[in-house]
Amino acid sequence: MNDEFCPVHASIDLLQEKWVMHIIRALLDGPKGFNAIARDVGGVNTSTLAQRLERLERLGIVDKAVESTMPPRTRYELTAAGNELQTVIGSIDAWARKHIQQPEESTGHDFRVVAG
Amino acid sequence: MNDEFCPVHASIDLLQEKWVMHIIRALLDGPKGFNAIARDVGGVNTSTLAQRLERLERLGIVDKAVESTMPPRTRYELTAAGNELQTVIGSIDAWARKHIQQPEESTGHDFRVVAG
DNA sequence: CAAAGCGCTTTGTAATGTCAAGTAGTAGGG
DNA sequence: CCCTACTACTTGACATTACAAAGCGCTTTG
Repeated sequence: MNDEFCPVHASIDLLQEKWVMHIIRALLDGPKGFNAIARDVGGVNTSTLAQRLERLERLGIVDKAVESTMPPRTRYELTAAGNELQTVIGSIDAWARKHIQQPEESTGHDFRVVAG
Repeated sequence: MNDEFCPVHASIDLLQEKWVMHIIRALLDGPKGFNAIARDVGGVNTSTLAQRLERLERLGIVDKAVESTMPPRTRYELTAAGNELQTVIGSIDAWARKHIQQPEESTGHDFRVVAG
């Protein structure tokens, strides 16, 4: 058995969780409220989003600040460590702009990868 | 509705699918057979892996080459576009080495994020 | 000649995510 | 004053997904 701890494997496990990279991308352009994140991410359920945000907060990637209890106004923002994930999203961004195209006809996919 | 096509959003959707980044990482150090990928990824189910590889092949990220039908010998390797995902895995690697630590005591997490 | 390896596919089940609705409180329009 | 919309979520039912286990044809190794 190989139970060596691999930080790269662990962080891939973290980032490949559904919605996580979308959430981080949304927060990269500044602090946002719960519903603002939901809108930017697009298609995420509130219960799933709440769970992901809680997990990211406990891991020290996002910071949650409750500004006023009533009208509930919460601000989520990236921590220093979270902000450095910019490089990850940045390279995905670069790859995407080079290789991803929208198909004109229905190919069974939402997009296609081109040579570059 | 906002049905504008966003390549970044689309590629995050692709990469956040469970196992996809692990598979790409495994293939970054050279062509591999089905079971070799399964071993490197660790914990993936064969049916799930087969489905992911088929999807990645149709998208043009991996290349599947059947070398002999009987003894089944298949070689999976990254295409040019797939190989450029090296930058994505690379930045995850850099972030991970800086921020991810294994916790000594049980914290309820498999790892923790540190300031850097 | 049996065991172990190859590359998968099939079959049920367990975990996960999604949907819709509901909660508590404020603000604005009719 | 009431109705709607906004804030941030929680709850419970349901659908999708990924899981383990088994199996298949076939070769190489012991």
